[in-house]
Amino acid sequence: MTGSDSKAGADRQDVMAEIAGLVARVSAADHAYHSEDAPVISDADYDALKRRLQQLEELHPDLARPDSPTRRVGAAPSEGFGKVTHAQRMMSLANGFSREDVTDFIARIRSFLNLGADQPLALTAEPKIDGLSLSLRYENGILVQAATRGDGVVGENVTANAMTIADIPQRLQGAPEILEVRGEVYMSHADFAALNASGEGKIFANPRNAAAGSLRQIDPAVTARRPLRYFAYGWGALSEPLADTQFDAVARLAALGFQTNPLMRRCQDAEGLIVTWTEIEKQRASLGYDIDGVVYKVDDLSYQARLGFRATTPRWALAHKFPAETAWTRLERIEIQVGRTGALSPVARLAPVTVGGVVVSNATLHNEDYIAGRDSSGAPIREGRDIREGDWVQIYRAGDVIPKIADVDLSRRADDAVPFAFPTHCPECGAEAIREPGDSVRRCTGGLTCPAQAVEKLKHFVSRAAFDIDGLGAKQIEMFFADPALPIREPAHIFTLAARDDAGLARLKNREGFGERSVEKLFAAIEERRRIPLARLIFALGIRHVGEVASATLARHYGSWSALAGALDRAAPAAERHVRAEEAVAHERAEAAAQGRRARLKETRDRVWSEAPDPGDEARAAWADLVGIDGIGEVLAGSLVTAFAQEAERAGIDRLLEQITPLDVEAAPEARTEISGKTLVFTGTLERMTRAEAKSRAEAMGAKVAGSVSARTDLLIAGPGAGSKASKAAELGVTVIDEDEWLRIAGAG
DNA sequence: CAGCCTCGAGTTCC
DNA sequence: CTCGAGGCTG
Repeated sequence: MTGSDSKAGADRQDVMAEIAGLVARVSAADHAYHSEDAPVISDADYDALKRRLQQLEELHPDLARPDSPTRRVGAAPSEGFGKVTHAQRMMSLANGFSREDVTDFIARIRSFLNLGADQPLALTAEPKIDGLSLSLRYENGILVQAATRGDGVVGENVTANAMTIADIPQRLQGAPEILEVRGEVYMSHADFAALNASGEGKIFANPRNAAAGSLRQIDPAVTARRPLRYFAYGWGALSEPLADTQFDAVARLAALGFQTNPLMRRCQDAEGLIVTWTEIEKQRASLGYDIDGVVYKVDDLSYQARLGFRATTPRWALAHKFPAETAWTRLERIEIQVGRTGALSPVARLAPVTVGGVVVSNATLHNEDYIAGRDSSGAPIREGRDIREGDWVQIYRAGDVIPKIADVDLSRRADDAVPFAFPTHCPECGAEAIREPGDSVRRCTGGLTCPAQAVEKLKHFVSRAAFDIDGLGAKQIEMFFADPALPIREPAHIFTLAARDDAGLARLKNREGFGERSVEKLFAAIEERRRIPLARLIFALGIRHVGEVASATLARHYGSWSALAGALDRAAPAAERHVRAEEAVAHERAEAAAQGRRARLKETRDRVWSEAPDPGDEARAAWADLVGIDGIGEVLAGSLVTAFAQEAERAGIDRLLEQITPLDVEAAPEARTEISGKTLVFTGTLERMTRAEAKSRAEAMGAKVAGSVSARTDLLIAGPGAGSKASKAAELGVTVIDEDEWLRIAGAG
């Protein structure tokens, strides 16, 4: 035995020992993670161990052990890019399409800021580049991270790729310590044509897709060869302000070395914006890159700060879009889809046609009124022209995404074309499809016995904001739903799947698209979700009107599943009376409209109310507590309580609850500002701030703003001219402050 | 009771 | 992304 052989032998010993150790540690971590114990090591440590194990096994395949956890859970990597939580949310923009939208925008801002007619309001206008937004984070002048927008909160880390783009500086001179630059990655028309002609990679439909595809390359070397460009137009987190105005801040970005759009202008009013919009539109074809509108922003940054944000958009900006591109094609036929709530939605199947660089073959038709050429109030749309199978129709992509039908060419309509007969029965289950008075959609009455509704509800159950089970998406749900041997027909079945597949994976793993590893992975993902946050569970149930936000509100209010279910059960008798009254009112309203007389709503409600049996004090209290929650109204509450009281629905929920453990909501975090968690009321005239602004400010600081003073009010802000509210506050001993004091509090936040 | 704003539901294509 | 409906304010 030579020296080198013995050394190799010793190395093999070491590798074997290391592999054995890694297998043991990873297996233990897997077990702790998937059973109900707390994980024993961090995700990062786990990944490192597993990667090391994989590496060794690849280098020494003969030493790989049959019981290695890498065999069970699959090779896993290449999940794409890492996730990045934006230091400051990347918002989208409100859209405008008409001159009126622009004047409304200006008027809304003026009234929010309480500006007099003589006070100027400057705005910037710049082309809206049709690319993808990218946030660049610089720390002490060094580019440290580039992230895509994603959902606005969490994006993808594409730093290595961004570093290959020539327009993106990697070092900045004289920049703030922390600087997040926001801008758009795009590809010019010329570069796009050359890229497609070169035959490198696939053929892209349009420059935007080409830019997106190029930026999201796993290998930065590929991105480097793609001719990507970047315009900077804004910023996120900052350690110090860039300037006092939008215009100067963008100029500062240019001075730091960024490309900024040369067509940016400063305007003084709506008229100026529209003139700029018209000029930019004229140049659209000759710019050499795609734009889809003009973005307006309030110039004064202190105004921007006062205006703040709505749910997903800043109040101080508007994207004024150019008219959408359109194309004519033939409508082959109209099909009906059944949604999770039973809604029958008509979809147009089209002869494929290119609109705005994308081939479109389907378009939404909304509902039966839309096909007939009416909106929900009965007013004509498309001048009342209906849509028939075989018609020639004009397609556009609303907001550049959703294909819709703008118009119908009657001159090309076949003589034997007949108006579309909207089905009165569900095409999936045959149950009657009813349109409730006042409703615009027709709904299948089959409930959970309708396979389409059942499968759509299941898809909702596993969706992102609900149970979010890895490896169990819409496709898999369809497959399992139809499976005769191992079916998933209701949520509880998901959690009994592994137990039912007792032939040792025999049935599942041999199926197309399912290997042993993916089955193991799926079962592990399901196990992981047996413990589920209460809000997700409520949302997952798919009760009408109960979406993500309402679910979170309910979870916060009740804290635990037992508290919620108990309250809903107690409220049931009271809810019944409300639901019945609301039904009668909707019916009366529709009938009155049809007969052209005034609806007697109050009378109708009172009549049903007095005829219904008294639900009792306990039920009344539970109901009052439910509808007293901020954001929970009677319709939502009625839908919720009714769902829980329905036998079949409740039985399904109970079967699910045998399989899972809802996690209680933890107590809210410590208050951060002196008014967080408090209820405020404004009264009288505020002189330096409008009501809307004060409200938005208070809410941003964690307070709730109510309309009237009650025992639950913590603070009354009274301006001059305060009347009954101030006296009531005095009566109740509520603290009253004036506007100066309010400004101090608001300023402090 | 009208007029905001936000949420929920449904939809398409990459 | 859009539409319609729900919820809340003035």
